[in-house]
Amino acid sequence: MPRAVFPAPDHDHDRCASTAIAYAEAQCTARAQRLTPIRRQVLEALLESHNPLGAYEIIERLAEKNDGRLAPITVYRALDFLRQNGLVHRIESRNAFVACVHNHAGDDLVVFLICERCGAVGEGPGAAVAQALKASSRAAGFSPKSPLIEIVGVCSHCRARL
Amino acid sequence: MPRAVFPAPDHDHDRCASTAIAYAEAQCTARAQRLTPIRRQVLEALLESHNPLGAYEIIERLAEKNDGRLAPITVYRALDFLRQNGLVHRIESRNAFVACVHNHAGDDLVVFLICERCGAVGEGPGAAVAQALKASSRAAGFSPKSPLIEIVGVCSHCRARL
DNA sequence: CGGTTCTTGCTGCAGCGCAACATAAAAATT
DNA sequence: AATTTTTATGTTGCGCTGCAGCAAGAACCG
Repeated sequence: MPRAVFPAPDHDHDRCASTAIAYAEAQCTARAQRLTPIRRQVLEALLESHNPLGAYEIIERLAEKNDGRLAPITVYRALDFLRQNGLVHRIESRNAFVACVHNHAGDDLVVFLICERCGAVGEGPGAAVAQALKASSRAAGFSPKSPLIEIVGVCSHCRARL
Repeated sequence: MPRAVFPAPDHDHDRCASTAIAYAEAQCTARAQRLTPIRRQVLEALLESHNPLGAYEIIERLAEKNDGRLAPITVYRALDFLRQNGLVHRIESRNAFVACVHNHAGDDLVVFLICERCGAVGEGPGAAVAQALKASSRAAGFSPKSPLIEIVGVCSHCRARL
């Protein structure tokens, strides 16, 4: 059974996070990339919730745990690394970042579902949408490369709570 | 015949722009909104091309024509107005704005096609995509509101020029 | 060990975006 | 016409976003 797009409020988030960390370690090892302490901490900060964080929020969170405060560029570099390795996504409409919990395979098109109530971001399946998009853009003579889809709405749990 | 999603490099752009301005005037009149000189100038600046401009680029362009330089907030307010009235779109992945040339109706879903070579932005039809998106997000228990779709690729004219 | 590559630290800066308040201009009301 | 109300613009100021350029340190490899 696929993981729910929006984990329930009472889900076992520790497991969520540790799975993602384990995946990150495996992925980096396989690619001969280094998951350094800083990169790991940035990923962990994002994994504390399913909500996206701005770069400066990440700095803030890490400053609470460590003593020193990281320079913005340091965090951006870690984020670049994590994104290149498919461990973190950027939410363009928010200028924020969210840990990838891999509800999708490889380089599939991902649809980001952003809940306007709780702020959580889910990764929806995009295969069908990708088909329609390709057809539509090809009809305009356009050669698509990297589609970006973000939808604001209300997630299942918040709707149930109305 | 529908206007091409990507106007040819040699198209009659003056006509493009004047049509859009005329539409803006009509739209504002119909809605009892005021297309003030500043708002009009911002729209005109965006209408000089089909490429998106950042807020500070708009300030720059207007400063070349007028004498004084507008404060950022002034431009942002004009942009807010234009967006609310469907005359301008924001390209989230670029933090930039583009004039709407109305290849779409009312509040239809618009797919933004961004050419990575010439930078032009076309507005593709999104009806089919919207269908797939709704189905996909509903399957995740998500109630979608405002989808945002931006695709980077190569437009028809740039591809022909390769 | 020495050289190469990768990572992090440091300084600095330009663009983005808007809050809060003050003023001016237009519209509505009496 | 004068007053009130609404709308638009000006002014000041500031925090966030994102990265360039260079220096120093750490890890890897022959």
